[in-house]
Parts: sequence; C-alpha cells; structure tokens
Amino acid sequence: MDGATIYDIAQKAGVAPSTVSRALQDHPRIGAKTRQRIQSLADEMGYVPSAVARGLKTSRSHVIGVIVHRIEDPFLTEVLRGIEDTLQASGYSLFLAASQRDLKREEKAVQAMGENRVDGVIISSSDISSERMHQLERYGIPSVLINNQTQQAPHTYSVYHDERYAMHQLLHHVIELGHERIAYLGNTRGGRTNLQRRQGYEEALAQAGLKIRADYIVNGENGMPQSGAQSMRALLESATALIPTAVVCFNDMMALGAMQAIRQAGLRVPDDLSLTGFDNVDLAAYFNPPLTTFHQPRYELGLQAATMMLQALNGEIGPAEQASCLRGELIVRQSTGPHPAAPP
Amino acid sequence: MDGATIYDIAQKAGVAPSTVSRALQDHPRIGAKTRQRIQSLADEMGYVPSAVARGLKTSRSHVIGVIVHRIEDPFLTEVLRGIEDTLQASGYSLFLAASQRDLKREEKAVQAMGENRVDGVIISSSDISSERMHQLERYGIPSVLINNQTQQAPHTYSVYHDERYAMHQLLHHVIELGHERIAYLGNTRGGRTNLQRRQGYEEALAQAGLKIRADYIVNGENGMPQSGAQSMRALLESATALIPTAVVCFNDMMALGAMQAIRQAGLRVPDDLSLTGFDNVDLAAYFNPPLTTFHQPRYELGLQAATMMLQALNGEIGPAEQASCLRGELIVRQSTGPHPAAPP
DNA sequence: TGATTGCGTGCAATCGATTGCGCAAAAAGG
DNA sequence: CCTTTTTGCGCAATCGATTGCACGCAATCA
Repeated sequence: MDGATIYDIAQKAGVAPSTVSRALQDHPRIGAKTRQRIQSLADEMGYVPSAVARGLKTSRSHVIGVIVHRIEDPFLTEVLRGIEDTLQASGYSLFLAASQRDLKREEKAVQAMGENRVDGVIISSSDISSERMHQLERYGIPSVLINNQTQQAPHTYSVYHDERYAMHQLLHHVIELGHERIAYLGNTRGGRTNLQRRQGYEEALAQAGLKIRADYIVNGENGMPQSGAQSMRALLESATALIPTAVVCFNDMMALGAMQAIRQAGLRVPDDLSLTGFDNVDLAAYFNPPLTTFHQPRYELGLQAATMMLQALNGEIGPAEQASCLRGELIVRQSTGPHPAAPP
Repeated sequence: MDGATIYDIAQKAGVAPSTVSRALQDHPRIGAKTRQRIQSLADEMGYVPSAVARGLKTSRSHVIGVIVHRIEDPFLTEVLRGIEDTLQASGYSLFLAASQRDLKREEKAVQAMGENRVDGVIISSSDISSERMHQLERYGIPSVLINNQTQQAPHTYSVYHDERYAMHQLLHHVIELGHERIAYLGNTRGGRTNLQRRQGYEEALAQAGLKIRADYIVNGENGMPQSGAQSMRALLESATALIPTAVVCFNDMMALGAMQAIRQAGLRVPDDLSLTGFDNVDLAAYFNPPLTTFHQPRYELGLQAATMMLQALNGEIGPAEQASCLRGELIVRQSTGPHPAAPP
C-alpha cells in the first residue's frame, strides 16, 4: 500500500522500470497492451508517483511559490484565488508564504522557495525588498510581481492595475456630483500604489481646475479600518474651517473605518459627506450605506500573474511582453451623493 | 552561481561530499576548523541545499499541506495565518490547495499532496469527503481536521471550537436583554458546525423555558451576505404574524446581509430587532451598527492545528490527545439591545 | 534471401543529498 | 614505547524517477 515504486511495478509486470516510467507518461514507443497492463497494475497497487524523485531528475517541481504580506487581506485572498485556480488547472501546485512585512520572514520565505526548487515565484507584497529580488535572480527563479513595477530584472515579469485611470474615474464621478472640496485619505504602507493613486487624484483635480490643498491629503499608517477611522478624525479636526464634502479613500477597509468616524462625528454619508473606497471588496456592497468604490480586478490580477508565470516557464513569452496592465471599473453605490446644498 | 552542490563545495574544499553534508548539519564528528571552512565556502558559493534531494533520501519534506474550501473566506484566512506562523517558526513550509467544494478539485488537491510527499495535511473544509480521508490514510499521511470531528482514523487528529458553549453564551445574552422571540438563521453548507450551533440554540431556548418554533429557524444556502439577506427577507415575510425580536446568525457575513435586509424592510437594528453574528470577523467592529458576535479563536485554531501536526510528526503525541477543543468569547457590541417595549 | 527500417524494451547513468561502516591518525592510558 | 580509545573524514549505497543509447526481433523492400 504505502510507497509502491516503479520498480515494484516493473517487477510485478516483468518489465524494466524504464518501461514502466514510459508507459505511465504515454511514451509513443511503448506498446498498447504493455501500457494497459502497467497502467492497471499501477492503479491496483496504489502507485503514487514521487514528485520529489521526479523533481530531482528533471529539475522541475511544478510548484509555484507565492509570497504575500498578509494572508488575511481580503484583496490578496482574491488574487490568491485567481492564482490557485489557474495553477491547479495546469497541474501546478502552490507554495504559500506570508512575509507579514517582516524582513526576516521575507528572507526565510524566499529561502524556502529556493530550497524547495519552486519553478517560479509570484509576489504580491508591495514592499518586497530589492535584496530579495536579487536573491531570486541568483537562484535563477523567474518571478512575477503584482502591483509593483519597481524591478525590471531579466527574469522578472509584472502584472499591475492602472491606478491613475481608476482614480480619474473616481474623481470624475465625485466631481460630476458637484463636489469641489475633495480629500484623499491615503495609506503610508501603500508604497508605489499609494503614490500612484495620489498622483491620479491630483491630476484629476488639476484637470477639473480644482485646487490641491495639502490639508486635504491625509495618510493613514496602514490600510485597516482603524487607520481609516483615525485619519478621518484627523481630517475632520484639522480642516474644521472648511470640511471637505467628499473623501476618496485608499481602499474599502479604510473607507469603512472612515464611515464610522463620520457617524461618530454626527455627520451622515452621503448627505453631509460623500465617501469612496477602492478594491470593491466582497463586503463593500453590504456596508451601510453600500460603498461607491472602484472594482480592482483582483481575481484577474492573480489569473494574469499565474498565466504569465506559466507562459514564461514554457518559453512562450519573451521580454517584450514582460508587463501586463489591467483596468478595473467604477462601481457607484450609495456612499456618494450630490454636493450638499447647505454645507454643514 | 546557479546550483552549487555539496560536490562542488567538496571539490573546492578538498574533502568528500559526505564531509560537507555533515559539516553543514553540525555533525559532532566534524572538526571545528573544517566546519568553519566549509560553511564559509558554502556561503561564498551561494549554496542552497536541495530540499528535493534531501527529501528523496530522508523521506521527510518539511512541508505541510493545507486544504481549505475557500481561500477568500475571512474565517479561514485567519486560521491559515495561525498555521503559517507556527509552521514557519518551526522551519516548515506550507502547501496550499483550495477545494472550492468541488470533489474533483478536492481529489486533485489530495493527489498533489501525496505526490509531493507532504509530511502531513491540515484540513479546514467542513465537508471533506470520507473518501479523501481514506486516501490520505492509504498514503500514510497524518492529518488534522479543523472544526470537523467526523473522522477518527488512526492518524487523524482534530481541533475544534466548542459551538454549543458559544451558542449558549449568545443566547443567554439575548435572553437577558428580555427577548423571547428569537430566531436562528443557519447555513445549509455549514455541515456539522451548523448542526451544533442549532442544537446549542435549541438547548439554550429550552433551558430558558422558551418555545422552539420551526418558523424561527431558517437556513441560508451558504454563509455569504447575500444568503443572509435572502434568508432574513424570508423570515420577515413568513413570520409576519409574529416577527422575532432577535435573530442569531450562523456567522458575521450572513448577519451583515441580514442587516441590510432589515434596513430595507424599514426596521432598525437594534431598536426593532437585535442581531448577532458569529466568528468576530475583523470588520465586524466596523459594521453599522457594530456587531455583537462570538469571537471564535480562529488564529488559535490554526495555531493549535499546526502545533498538533508538528507534535504528531515528532511522535510527541499519542492517540490520547487526538482532539483539542477551544472556547471563544462573547463580544457584545451594539447590534443587540433590550427587547423593544412596543413591538412593531 | 539478405539488407534495411522501425517498433518495443532494457541498461545504466544521473539528479543531490544522507548515512552506516570502515580506516587512518592523534590522543590517552598503562 | 606499545596498546586502546577517540577524533576526523572518506567510500559507496541509497532514495525514485527520467532518458539517451543500444539491442533484438519482426516486417518491409530490393
């Protein structure tokens, strides 16, 4: 039962191990009846090929490593789902590690991927250190980065979301509703993503001929509801003179926190204040009020990344197609409304 | 650079490969200076041991497989985090597969775990088929089940949450607030978990001398907000004669959906209707109103499961300690309130 | 009938590490 | 100064699969 090998099968079938190996992988030079006999013998004996032995010989593990910074991030889990679906459909398996933004853990994760000889690594960790990227390069492991175009090494591919486009869409929506005092609630930990979103915000304001006010730009310390609430309170206090009538947030979770802060300040969404999120997290439709946000194609991001990885491994992709940019879609719900006639 | 082996090192150091191997694993019979020399040579050459080759020889991969049904489930991601933290701290890696409640995928996942010779499998998929469990047993792979005590095979361990205790706590809380017409909003897909929660609900009602009404028990088709909303609507319509004043839900997400349905019906939480969730999902504190729920020790569940797995692998655990039961904690927030004086 | 082609298999090396056993040289003991 | 013991290291087999090469035999062709 436990641990039948091709040798065992070979013996029982009265052939050589090599024949068993070939029969099992449908090698053309193996006779049909031999193949049949071996196949059924293998089933009968409960043979499970050893990916370990195979990997040693072929130096391909059919395993892709994935590094995320927080497993529990709803954005990342959707990405992960896209990756997993794609890999599983192609017979690949998934090796997961979380860095938790800890450099030590990040290093151990990359190390583990190296030791286990994964065929490639997909990284969705906005602040992966370039040191790690070099490490991967040394290992000769190709990698694809999600939403992080910092690196352009030979074996590095990239899939990202068009942040500027997204912010333009969001801002147009809010501006069309008549808002002029629009704040941006960012995320210090957001890395390049945060930067691009803020740029998009500023560009859109400029294009609409609106002023960019420094006191309308607040950066939370992370992307969690708590940080959103805190930043929102800061915004409401610092800008008492002229409270914004709309706030666009770095992501849905911060927006959720912000909502609570707004309620606690005795204001209402969207009557007194319009609010937008980002990502279109599953629960966003059920917030109270349902959140206007931008649907980032998270699943597709993961799917694209995995597809790219597989193509790269099969040599179907060259340096030309090293990057892929995806666009999402504005989702208007009820957290945004017209500019209040009588400002509070 | 790419792929230095112990042979390469041995050659450069002028010793045998076996010496290199032993030096690298701090074998006592290797001289200190030799060890030193080899160590630094290995670093210098960028040596990365092959877990594949090692695994082949030792038949231990230091990899634990994890099977979940939905990666994107916020409950499971916390469990996963507990597992990942624990494993990583012990030098183990994590192999992840999602079954998506699909039998085919489930089979492929188990198959992949078998082929890759993982040392053990942790399963957090309420409805794993017993067929798969047998498969694992045949493979000789030990497993620990999370929140699923169906199997008690030789190499199967179990970690679970005390559902009945939890429901008693929730019900006591609601009953103390004066409620008598209390509904249960369950989850058909919840498997044994759903069953136990409903039993706990019924027991607690009985103990309080309250009647169990069949029309106060509704089962949603899954554990998502949408299903919660739908079930809530059904409840409000079917029980128009005598609407419950409190509803305890299978989980937080269903409660969130239910909240929306209640709002849309023109009722208010908790003024007209008290509502409770289950799990204490991260966002629950930010719902509007913040959700009264039961904190299931998700992280600890994962931690326990992983710890148990590691102990089992080290032979530190016998059949006696095959199961571990954890208790969570009632979290009272603002979705529950006193029984309304004047029923709607 | 003898030479050629092609089909079906077997031989043996290989991937990279681990490990029991054995053998020297050095240290300890008499 | 000659045994023992200890220390330090090498030999070679092994884990389970893959794969280039070669070989025997039957069918085909000249």
